[in-house]
This record gives sequence, structure tokens and C-alpha cells, in this order.
Amino acid sequence: MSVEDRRVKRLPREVREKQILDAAVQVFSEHGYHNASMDEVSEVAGVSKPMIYAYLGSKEDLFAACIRREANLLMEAIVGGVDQNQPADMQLWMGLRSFFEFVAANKPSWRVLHRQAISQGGPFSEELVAMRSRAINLVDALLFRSATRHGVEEQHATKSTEAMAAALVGGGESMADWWLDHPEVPTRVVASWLMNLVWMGFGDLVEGTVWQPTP
Amino acid sequence: MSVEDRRVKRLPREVREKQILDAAVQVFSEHGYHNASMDEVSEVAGVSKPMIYAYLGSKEDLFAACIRREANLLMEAIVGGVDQNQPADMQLWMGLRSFFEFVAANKPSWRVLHRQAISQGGPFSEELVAMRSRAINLVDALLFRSATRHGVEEQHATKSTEAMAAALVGGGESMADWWLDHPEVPTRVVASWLMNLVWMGFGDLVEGTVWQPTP
Amino acid sequence: MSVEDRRVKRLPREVREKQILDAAVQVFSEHGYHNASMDEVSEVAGVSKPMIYAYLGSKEDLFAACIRREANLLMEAIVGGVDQNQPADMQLWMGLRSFFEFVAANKPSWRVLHRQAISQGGPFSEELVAMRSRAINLVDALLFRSATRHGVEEQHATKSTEAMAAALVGGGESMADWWLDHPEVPTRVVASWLMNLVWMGFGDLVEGTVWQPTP
Amino acid sequence: MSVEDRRVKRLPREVREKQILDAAVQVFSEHGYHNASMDEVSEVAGVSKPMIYAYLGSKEDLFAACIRREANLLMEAIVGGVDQNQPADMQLWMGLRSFFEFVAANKPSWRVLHRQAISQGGPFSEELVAMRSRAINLVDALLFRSATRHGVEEQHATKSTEAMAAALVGGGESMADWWLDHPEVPTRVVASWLMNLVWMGFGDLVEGTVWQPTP
DNA sequence: TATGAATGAGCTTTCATTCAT
DNA sequence: TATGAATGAAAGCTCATTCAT
Repeated sequence: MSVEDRRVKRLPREVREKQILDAAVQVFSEHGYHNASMDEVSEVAGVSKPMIYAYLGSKEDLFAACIRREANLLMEAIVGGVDQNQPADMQLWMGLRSFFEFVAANKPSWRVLHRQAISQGGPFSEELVAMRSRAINLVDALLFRSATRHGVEEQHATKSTEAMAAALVGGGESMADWWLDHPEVPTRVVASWLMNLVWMGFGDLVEGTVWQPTP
Repeated sequence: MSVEDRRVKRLPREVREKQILDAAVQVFSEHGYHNASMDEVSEVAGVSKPMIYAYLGSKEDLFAACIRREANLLMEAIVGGVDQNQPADMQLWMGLRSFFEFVAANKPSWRVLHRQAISQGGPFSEELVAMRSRAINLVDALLFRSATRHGVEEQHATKSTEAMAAALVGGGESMADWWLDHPEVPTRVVASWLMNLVWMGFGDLVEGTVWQPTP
Repeated sequence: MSVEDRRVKRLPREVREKQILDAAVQVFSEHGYHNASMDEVSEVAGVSKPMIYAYLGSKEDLFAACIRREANLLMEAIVGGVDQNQPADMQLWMGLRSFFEFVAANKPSWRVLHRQAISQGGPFSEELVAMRSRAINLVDALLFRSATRHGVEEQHATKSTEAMAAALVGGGESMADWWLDHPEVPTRVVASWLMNLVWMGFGDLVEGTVWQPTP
Repeated sequence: MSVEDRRVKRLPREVREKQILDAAVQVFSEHGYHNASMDEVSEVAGVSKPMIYAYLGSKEDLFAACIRREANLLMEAIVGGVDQNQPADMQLWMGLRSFFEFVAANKPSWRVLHRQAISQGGPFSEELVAMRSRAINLVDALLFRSATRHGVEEQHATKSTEAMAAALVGGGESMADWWLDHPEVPTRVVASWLMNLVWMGFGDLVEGTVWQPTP
């Protein structure tokens, strides 16, 4: 019996669950949530449909499980890449690098997270919005701490840093998307562009150098 | 036949098409592309399904038509809000303001464009990517002109400004989304945050003030 | 085009609904609720499944509609066969005859009502129990009126006549079932057996002739 | 291994079979034949599914085994409650009492027998009809003996007593059902109602007091 | 032009049943 | 003996799409 046997039998539950989730991420990332069929997932996973339902539940459940797993992996990658003892700018920089590296190494995961999850209402957005919030909060904390440390009033800082964090996260997502079509650019470079854009602009703002429309 | 009849007959094609597209945008924005049914579109439009197929083609065609129309409206709003004779920063500023105002005034359109269109593969991404490209190019042109004018080498500027433009557009989209949940913040303020973030950071970059990781 | 064309096209809704209900009664009576498949119903009806769902709703709804229709037909047959101006015994007699005649003429209806409906919990039992109640009440009213007229105390009569009515209805159902296997016996005769059994025994009871266990 | 282990291993076949049948009766009575799943039976029984198949065969077989067992219990209860040396009326009376007492003491059994078994075609009706026949024959024998003893011609008695026995059994079933919703009425009372209804009416019939429609 | 009537095709989900250990 | 792991097969339901009028 070859080691490569596509259809291995009687595996423990854990292993099968991983197989299924892997297949699901792949299929969802290729066709999108709605166009993906459970048949294809089962085929790719090398597992019959009833097993999927027995282990992971409905299609919705399966998709949610994918999102949860991938979102956790992504956040772990980012947080794991950051040294909390470093200054704020270095933390942001390392976070960005980790983010782009994760995307580069896990394109299907990213597609599921970015494209599919957002567009499906209710049940999933919760999972997704939760992760997005974590990311935004992470960045927001950095910005906020940095801003107040430079003398900006707390009250004034609160909302603007949150919105900027949202913009940064969104900008990162957008750049990651752009990068999918320009893979020849090293992720390091892409990260540095975003870093510069955000950190310098933010620094200026904190120091009172503000752009204002000429009236 | 009373003047009040909801279902008016024998209307010219243009009017019918508008009715249908309006209904489609509404329905797609509420339920998403896949969960939207042609039945509901026809019901909301007050037009029978065969008419929809006769005038706008398949569901895909209909969705594409929605995107095209809304994307054009959005781009027209942005371009129309910008005075090409103004300096680059003012153009960007007015563009941003117009963008956020459009979103505020056309939430369903925005939802269709931002959430639904992105997540559907192939057929639509073309329409959508086209519009996104127009937006990115618009911004890129501003940045590029400004960068080279300040002495940055063209070759070096090309990719970085494009990526930054992508980041700006993505950041704008993300902020627009954030704003949907914080409508009490005036769009003017949101626009100014993004403007500052981008323009100042970009200015520094152009002038050689660059953030670099401490090695 | 032959008049006998199995698949006639573009019929008005009413006609299709009747076709579908007819087919459903037949199929449900043959295979039972659960073993009946919507595919077979659609095949027998000469109508595609989507029409069934469009017109009659889910399988449950369809079954409920069958029961409702057949139950009404049965009750109408019984009530229609009874002359309210006749004395109680004649009313009961005519009701019994009509009942057995209906069963003889509509065996599938009866199977659906008697065998299938009872065994399916909740949703249907309501429809069914409603009809059964009507039947029991009908009989109960006859018995009760007759009993009190003969001097039995109201309070005492209430429960016993209701229970007896239940027994009569159940006995009727049971006899109808028995008759399905002995169709050579005229329904008239079967009806007379039940009539005698019930009416005579009831009459004795009313007159105080009571059987009691010898202690 | 603790004495308290729910799941005891290596039990003799008899015990396992009883466990399984008990569980099956419970589950079938709760959900009905079709809605009951083998999974639930195995869960309730505390026995894995393969064991069920090994011991009792398919779902149909299992159900048939339930019916057989419960039917036998019921018939044993009835027969065991009757003293064959008593006169016919007392035998009938004791039988009725035993019947209602069994129903009161074994509601799940009764539900399986009365509601579930009847509605499932072919395979089970045989088991069920067999028991029903035994009951009808039992009653029929009593009635027939009593009728011929009173001078009714055998030929004439044959069919009518059989049909009446069917009616009595059906009436009993129906009353048992009625009683499930009126448990405050003592079974003794219910039994006496049915006894009077049947015995008195039958007695009249035997003595030539016959109800006849006025022409 | 306009539509009620109609369907092919496909999807998710469930279950009785059986391997392999 | 006993079971966790696994599946073939089918059922209910929906939807985009098109006739026939």
C-alpha cells in the first residue's frame, strides 16, 4: 500500500477535521461561499459528505469554522511576529511585515478571509468583524498611546486614532490585494510603503503639522 | 384604468430599465448577490421576470449592469467634485470629500459596490476592478505628478505611488465602512483624517523623510 | 393533438391545484406520508415539482391540504346525508350509511385520513383531530339530547356520552377498515350492525338497564 | 473500572436485546417509526449501532420485534386477566378492564402499537393484523358462542359477530385514545361504558330486538 | 409589449447500513 | 463481543430561466 494513497481509511477524528478544513478553505477561496458546493469540498478532502456534516456541521458552520481558524492563524502570526518590548513604530513595522508574509504564504486563507467572509451577512460577519476589531484595536492602541504620549488630548485622540486604525487596516487589506496581482514586488517593500505612509503622516499629525484646505 | 395603478403598462424601454436597475440595486444591497432572487427583484420593480430578462439579460448581466451604473455614478460624483485647475492636494481633498458624501447619500449603492461586487469572482471583478483602477489611477496620477515634480526618479516612483494609491483607495473604502457604523461623525471630519494621514506621509516620503527600521 | 394528452400545458392555477391534490392523495394513501416522495407526486400529477411547491407549499403543507380537503369532503358527505328534521336514531342511521358509502367510494381518501394522518404527530393531528372532534361532537349531540330527554341527569350524561361518541366513531373507523378486507358485504349491512350495536345498547343504558359485574 | 459505569460490557445476548427493545419502544413511541433514528435508539439503549444490527437486524426488523413483543405483552395481560370458567359477559368485562389497565400502565407500548404500527404499510401490518385478529377472534368467540346459544343461526351469526367484534376492538382502541387525554377518568369507568354499550346492544340483538330504519 | 405558467438542474442535508479494528 | 469511522443513496426544496399567450 503506497504512502501516497489518496483515500486513507479509519483516521482519527482530529486528522479528518483538519483535512476537511483544509479542503474547505481551498474550495471556498476558489469559488466563493455560495458557488462552492459541499460535494466539491468532500471530493477535495477525500472524505464523504456525511463525515463533513458529522464533524463540522452545516455549510454555514463549516465556513464559520474556516474563518475562525484562518483568522486565528493570521492574528497569531501577526502577534507572534511583534515584540511587545519594542517601541511603537517597531511594533507596527513588525506587525505589517508579518501580515504581508502571512498573506504571501497563505493566499487561499486570505481570499477566504478578505473576499468571502466580508460579503456574507450576519452569521459570519460576526466572526470576521471580531477579528477585524482585534486588528484595529491592536493598531489603535499603538497609535493612541503614541499620540497621548506626544501631548494630544485623550478625548480628541480617541475617535481619530480609531478611524485611522480602521484606515490602516483597510489600507493593508487593499495593498495585500494589490500585491496578489504584483507578486514580483517583495512583501518587505510593500510593507515599507504602507509603514511610511501611515507612520510619517501620523507623526506629522501628532506634532501638529496638519494639512488644511486653503479656503 | 385609474391613475393610481401601481403597475403601469406600456412604458418606454428606458423607464423600465431604470425601474429594474433601481430595484436590483436595492435587492442586491439587502441580500447580497446570491441570496437575492430574481423573483424579488421583479416584485420590487413591479415588472414581470420575462421583462427583466428581455431588457437586462441574465442575473449576472443584471448585476454587472448595476455595478456599472453605480460605479459610474460614484466616479462622476468624485470627478465632478474636483476642480482640475486646483493644486494636487486640493484635488485629492475634494475627491475624498465627494467620495464620502456619495457614500453617505447612496448607502445601498455603496454596499453593492463594496461588499457584493468584490466577493463575486470573475465576471464582475472585471467591472469592478475597472472602476477601482480608474480610482487608483486618478490618485496615482496626482501622487506621481507630485512626486516627480519633487525630484523623485520616475522609475522609482512608478510602483510605489501605484501601491500607495491602492492603499489610499483601500483605506478610503475601509473608512467608509467604519463610518457606516459611526454616522454621527461628519463626513468632512472623516475625510480630513484620511487626507492628513495620506498627504502628510506622502509629503514626507517625497521629501526624503523616511521611516526605517532600526537594525 | 389528442384529447388524452397526459401533459396538458398552461392550465389555470385552480385546475393544477386539483390535479396535484388528487395525485397527492393517491400517493400518500399508497405509500404513507414518509415513504411518499414529492418526486412521485409530481410524476403522478403530471406536473413538475416546482409547481407543487409554488402552489401548495412544502410536503407538510401539501399533506395538510390533502387532509383538509378529504376531511371536508367526508364531513360534507355525512352531514349532507342527514336530514336534521328526522328523529335522532334516523339521523345517526343516515350518518352511518353516508359514512360507509363515502369510504366505499373514496378508498384512498379514507386511507389517508385514517391511517396516515393519525400517525403523524403535531402539525397534522390538529387538522385531523379537528375533524374527528366534529364527528364526535355530532354524535355526542345526538346521544346527549336523547339521553337528557329520557331523564338522565345532564352532569352524569356529559362525560359518558362523549366517551361513547368517541367509541362509536372509533368503532366506525375500525369497521370501515374491516370492510376494506370484506368488500363483498354491502355497506348497508355493515352500517346496520354498528347501528344496532350502538343504538340498542345506548337505549338500554338510557332506560336504566345497565350491565354490572357480578361481584 | 467503576461499578457505576453506564456502559457495561460483555453482557449476555438476552440482556442486550432487552435493553435495545426497551429503548426502541421508547424512541418509536416518541417520534414515530420514520422520525425515529437508529442513532437515537443506540444512544438511549447505551449500545452501539452495529450491535443493534447484529442482534435485531434492520430498522424494520427492530420495529417488528417491538410490535411483536408489546403485542404479546398486551395479549398476555388480557388473557391473563380473564377467567375462562366465568360466563361470557364476565370474561368480556375482565378482558376490557385488563386492556385499559395495560394501556394505563404502558403508554409507550400502546402508542407504538396503536399509532405507529397501523400507519406503516405491508411489513408491519402483518404483525399487527395478527394481533388484532387474535383480539377480534377472542371477542368474536365470546359473542358467537353467546349468540348461537341464544338461537341465532350459525351462518347468520358468523359474519355479523366478526364485524361486531371488529367494532368492539376498534371502539376499545378509540376509547383508549380518548382516555389518554382524559386520564382523570378511572379506567374502570371507561371500561364500564364500553361494556354496557356493547353488551347490552349485543344482547338486544341476540334476543331479536333490532333497530330498523322506518321506511 | 407584457406576463402567468412551467421546468431542468442542482444544492444541502439526513439516514440506514457496514467496514476495519 | 463491541465500536468509532465511514458512506451510498435519496429526499426536500429553490432558483434562474423560458414558453405560450
